Amino acid sequence: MELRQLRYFATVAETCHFGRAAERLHIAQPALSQAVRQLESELRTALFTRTTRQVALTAAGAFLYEEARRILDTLDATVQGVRRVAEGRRGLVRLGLTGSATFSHLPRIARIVKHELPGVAMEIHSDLLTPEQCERLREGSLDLGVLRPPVTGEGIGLCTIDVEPLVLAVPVEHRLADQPEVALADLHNEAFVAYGTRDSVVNQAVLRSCHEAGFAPRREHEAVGTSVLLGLVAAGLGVALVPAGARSLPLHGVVFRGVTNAPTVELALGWSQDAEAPVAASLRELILGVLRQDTTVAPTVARNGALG
Amino acid sequence: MELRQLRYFATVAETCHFGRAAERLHIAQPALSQAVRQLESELRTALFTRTTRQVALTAAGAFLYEEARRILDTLDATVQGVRRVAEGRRGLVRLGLTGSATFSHLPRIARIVKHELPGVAMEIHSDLLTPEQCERLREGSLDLGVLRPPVTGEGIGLCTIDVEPLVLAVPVEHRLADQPEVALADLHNEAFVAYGTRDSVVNQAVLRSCHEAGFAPRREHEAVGTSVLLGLVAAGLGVALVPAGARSLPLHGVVFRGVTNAPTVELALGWSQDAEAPVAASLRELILGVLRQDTTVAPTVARNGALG
DNA sequence: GGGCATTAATTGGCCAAGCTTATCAATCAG
DNA sequence: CTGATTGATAAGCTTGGCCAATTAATGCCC
Repeated sequence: MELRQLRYFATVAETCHFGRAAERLHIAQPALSQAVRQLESELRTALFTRTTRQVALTAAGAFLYEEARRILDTLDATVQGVRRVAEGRRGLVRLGLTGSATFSHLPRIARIVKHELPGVAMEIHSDLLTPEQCERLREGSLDLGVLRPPVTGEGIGLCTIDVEPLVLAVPVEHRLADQPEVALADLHNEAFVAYGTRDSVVNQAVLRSCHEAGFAPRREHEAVGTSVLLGLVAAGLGVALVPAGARSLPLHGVVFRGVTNAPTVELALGWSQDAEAPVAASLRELILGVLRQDTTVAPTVARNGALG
Repeated sequence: MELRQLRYFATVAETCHFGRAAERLHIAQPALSQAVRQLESELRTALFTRTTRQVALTAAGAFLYEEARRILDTLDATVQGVRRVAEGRRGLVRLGLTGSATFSHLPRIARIVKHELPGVAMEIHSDLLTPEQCERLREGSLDLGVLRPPVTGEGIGLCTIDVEPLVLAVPVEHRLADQPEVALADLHNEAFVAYGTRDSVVNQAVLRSCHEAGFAPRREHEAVGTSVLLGLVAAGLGVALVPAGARSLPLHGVVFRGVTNAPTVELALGWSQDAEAPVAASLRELILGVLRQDTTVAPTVARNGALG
């Protein structure tokens, strides 16, 4: 069976008139009769009862018409869908996110998707550290990643989308909670709640900054994920230096205070340079159109984020 | 776009190998390459990324494959469905029923449909008198009718499926409820609950029988439909002569008693002799195979049911 | 690094499927 | 009974799809 036959049949079924159907199809009537007969012989079933004056669907014909209509409509929709997928206006984007960006940047990205790419679905993988995201971007199990430079190795495109100063998160009852701004040196005796992984770029920035301020932070507790970390701060277990974006997660019992001459950490959008899906490309361009920073990170070169 | 292209594409998508796909399709490889390229050019989209060593689906190709698979599967199912409809093993049968047959014969018919024609749906139109059913069989809004002969006019096929004696329905507290059998003459002083329409064949049989027994029944109440009629009997409003099939509807407060030399009414299956749908024909044959009576009614001849 | 094997694309020619024009047959209206 | 309408049939032509042979590109192996 061919779609040509199905289209012809459907048109005859709609008009119940071979002549007019042929006209509508821009073919001659004998060709139409022939095609329909051929279809009937393939199905070994009469689809129409016809006299020279009257054409009517049989039960089998009526059934086929229903289905044919659905198939033809599905086909049209499919063609549209393929075009949309090819243009990156439809599909699934698997987006990786470093911990704090889940609260500060994901909402913005989601809003972009909803308004600009309504046919696009997102699959969110949050709390992924930079090396994990790179690995998965390369192997193709992620399409885009919101991560903290630097990245190592080749094949990952990168573009800075935010430069965040670190801010101090302290329990609301803490002595520093009343100060408008805090100097790093004031923290040399504080108990720190820190990110629990050596791979954490933020953690490295914190250690370096404290070292430059003349002390080594006293790490009392560790947490995986910004929300857990802030939870421990809220519980009064210590203070923490976190990217300013963490302010997007206001937690009862935690106050944020600026840090004098605060070190900064970068946030970048990363993507696989080979085999980038069209949706990923179009979402990437939209995101960068809104969030791109002047400080552009060269794609394959590993660069550390600015540290103050 | 043609199904040929879709089938070819799907096979390539499944194998990711033009050579093997061509083999599976029993065509030469160049023809396959050509067909796929043609499809791609129609869609203005690459469906595969190909080198001489590697063939892989693009995002658009993956999307198309999903849809193509569904379309092709739907098509196969449709072909099967058309065959089934043509063979009368699938479809909708609109079945008309005279009042009492709804309880006595519909269950049997429904069981036949369920076991022998699982793909067939029924649309039940009950409580239709013979003239209505004939009218609707002719105009095509019914496929089959369980009705009481005679029918008038041509074009209606008819076959007797049951010959029922009339039985007496009396309220449980009625003086006749204790007798094993009742003579018609005993009813000459009784209040009758009767079918409320002149068209009712049962009603006519009742009137004729009473007349032959030497009295005219005293009609006190009228009802449309056997269930309503029996309800009135249960309420003690009178007695009724009903086809024996009504016993299939045991109603609290009503007892049925045999009538001496009971008049009988026929029940027949009727169908339109022109433009009978395949489902209707196959169900008709099944029904008649089980229920056909020796007393066959000639199709176009109006005959009265046996009256005892 | 060079030769070999593999595989998809290209080319050219052939054949069949499908379309058109012309004609026929059947049905219905007046 | 005659003419108009309409679907089926017949015959010729054209396009498109298929095959065989060849080419080009890629990856593997020694």
